[in-house]
Amino acid sequence: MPDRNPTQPDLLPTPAGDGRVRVMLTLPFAGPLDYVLPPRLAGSRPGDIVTVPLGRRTETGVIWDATSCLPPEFTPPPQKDVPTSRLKPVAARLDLPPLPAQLRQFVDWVAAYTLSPPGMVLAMALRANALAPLPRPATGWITAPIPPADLRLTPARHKVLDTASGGTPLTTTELARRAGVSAAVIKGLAQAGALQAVEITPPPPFAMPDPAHCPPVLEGAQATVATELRARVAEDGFSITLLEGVTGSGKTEIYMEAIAACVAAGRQALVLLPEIALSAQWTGRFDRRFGAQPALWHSDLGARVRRLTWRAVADGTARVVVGARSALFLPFDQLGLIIVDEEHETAFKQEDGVTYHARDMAVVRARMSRAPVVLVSATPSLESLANVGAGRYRHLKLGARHGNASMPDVETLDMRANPPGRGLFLSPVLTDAINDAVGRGEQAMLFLNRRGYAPLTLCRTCGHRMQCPNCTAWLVEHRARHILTCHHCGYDEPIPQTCPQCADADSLTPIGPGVERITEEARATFPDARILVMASDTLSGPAATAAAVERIARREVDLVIGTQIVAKGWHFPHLTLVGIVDADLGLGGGDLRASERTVQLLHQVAGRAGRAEAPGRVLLQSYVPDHPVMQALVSGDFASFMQQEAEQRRPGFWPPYGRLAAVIVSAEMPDAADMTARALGQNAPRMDGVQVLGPAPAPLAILRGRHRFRLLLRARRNIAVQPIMREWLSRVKPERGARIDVDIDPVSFL
DNA sequence: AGCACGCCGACT
DNA sequence: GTCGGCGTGCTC
Repeated sequence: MPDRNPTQPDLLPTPAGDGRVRVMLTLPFAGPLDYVLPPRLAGSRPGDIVTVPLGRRTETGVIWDATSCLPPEFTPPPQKDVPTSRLKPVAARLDLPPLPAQLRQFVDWVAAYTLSPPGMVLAMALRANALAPLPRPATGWITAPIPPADLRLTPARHKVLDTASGGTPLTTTELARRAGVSAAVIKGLAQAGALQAVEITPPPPFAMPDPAHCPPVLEGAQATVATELRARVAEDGFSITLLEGVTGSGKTEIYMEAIAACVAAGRQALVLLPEIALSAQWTGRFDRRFGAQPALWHSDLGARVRRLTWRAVADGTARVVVGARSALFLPFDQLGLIIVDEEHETAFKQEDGVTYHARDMAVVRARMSRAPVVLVSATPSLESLANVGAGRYRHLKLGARHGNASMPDVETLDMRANPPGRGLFLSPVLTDAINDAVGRGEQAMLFLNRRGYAPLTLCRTCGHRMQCPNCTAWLVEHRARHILTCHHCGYDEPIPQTCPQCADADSLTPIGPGVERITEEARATFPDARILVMASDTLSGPAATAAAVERIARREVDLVIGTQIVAKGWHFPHLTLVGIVDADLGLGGGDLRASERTVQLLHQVAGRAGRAEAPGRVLLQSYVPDHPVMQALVSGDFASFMQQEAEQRRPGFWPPYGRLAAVIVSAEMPDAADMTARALGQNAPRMDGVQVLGPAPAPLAILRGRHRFRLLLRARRNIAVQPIMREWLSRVKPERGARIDVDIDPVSFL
């Protein structure tokens, strides 16, 4: 047997004496391809980033480990060997830091767990033109120390020399802009010797955090929890902790103490946030605590920052990285702590490409790095609570809100007893409450998790519903943009004047509310209120979102109307009233986690109210006020609610007491999808503790023009689903044009 | 993922 | 008679 010691794969010698190496390419192959190392590249080791010939092109890849460290049931079947004589040589080694062994192991693990080609997982680690050489530093201009004696001074030249005399070098464009002249003037001055070229090395977008910069004063439970977390970091080994604390209990401040301990110990910390929109407020808090900006990582970073950050993570100069789920694949070499904030958020589940759950993979990454991981939430997922119950996770709890602030008072508003006016969606009880709050100079918020004006457009004459031509979904009216659009595929069309089916004029009627329609109603009901809408399509990015939050904090707004973007951890000090327009919205659809998710989302929204001294009030508009979800929100007793949820899932071995793998079959031709799905059904594994449900048409039966069927494999928790899935899928050949996608641990059942 | 090879329709 | 459609299969 080859050496399988996973702790020091970097120290393994280059495999075999024949110079064979395995190279993982960022392509959807089953595994690495074999190459030979030419003598001039002798000494190349696993992790080195190389280019290799493939067919008639050149591809970039990573020298992979000779042996896998994965448990046997995860290891994909071995590939047939290509004889050494037929191998092509590695073309070149790139001048980049090698991919750490921990990251290679992590890539292998994620690929095996998600049943994805490892090269596609590697692609996430190399994504980012992170590999392109760093751009040359820009050239800037300063005034020459000895100005030429014979310089002809024109007014334009004078302005340029004045502007450039500041000491900090400016680029040609910047200097021309500030001096109000064209670039030609600068070129002339440079030629005359009056300006001197210097290299501008832009400062890195992050700095060394100082753990002693501004430590908070912590008392009671906060101090105890911080001490616990610091102890986990000091252990210098793998551990999992669930940090549960109500909104406003100071979770962020407290886990920043763990980050401080990690940085002080000379190791790197990674903080995962479900959404980058949150990062602006987060980095502000970080800056106040550590006197420095953390490194940011998310999908719309600029190319330069991206390259700088990737390298800084690899060489250890980036000590703290805050990012979206893709930050898990950064080349950390001294990872000492991972924080997953808002761990219950489904945004951590990546649904396209490689489908993985960043919260779960963070736990795996931490184990491989022998580092502690801390999962943080006010409303932990049932999975995490079950892991606490089973003794797999430690549990730290923060009960009270920080300072004098108390938890908001949550009430249901029975819409059957207090119906809104005809064509309206806000109950008089709610509008009165808003008037009162705004009248007192406080802020109110309306929450509705639905963008646009109306989710359905119906013909009053013939009953025709406006549908997406590519998806089994209604078109959502966006009145401001004068369109009907599909939220699944992006299709849009102008709002028709006549019904496309019966040609009746002016018969199309919007049914149901979206935030736009609620805004219209609010403008009519509260004509004097200053209203701000927060939805992903009204806020163009993190900067716009931060600006909106800032306006709210400065009391430039009386009424905030928003979709789930307002549910994030924003701090709104003057907000005292939250109205949930449709508390029942998330409960339909027969989704396994519908209740859990609704409680988490609505609690999060409710947590926006009453954070400062003024007490908060939350009104839940509901037609089912006795529903356990509403009762849990009113009582605030989530532990009991989650306990009940757990008991419902336990007998059927539903997660977290069992494992799920979804199989989605899709094809443009309905028959191809149907036949492939049926073949999968006929070949379904038959064994103890494993059950296959389906095939059935997917709830989204057509998506982007593809017909879809679903199957669901459910297994007891002690059964690894990957080998079963691998075997199952290998026995079914998809029909022409059909595709089979696998989603391990699905969260969405569409 | 590319990029070739390969086997059937409308053109110079 | 060829140019070219994209279906299938391979890349160490």
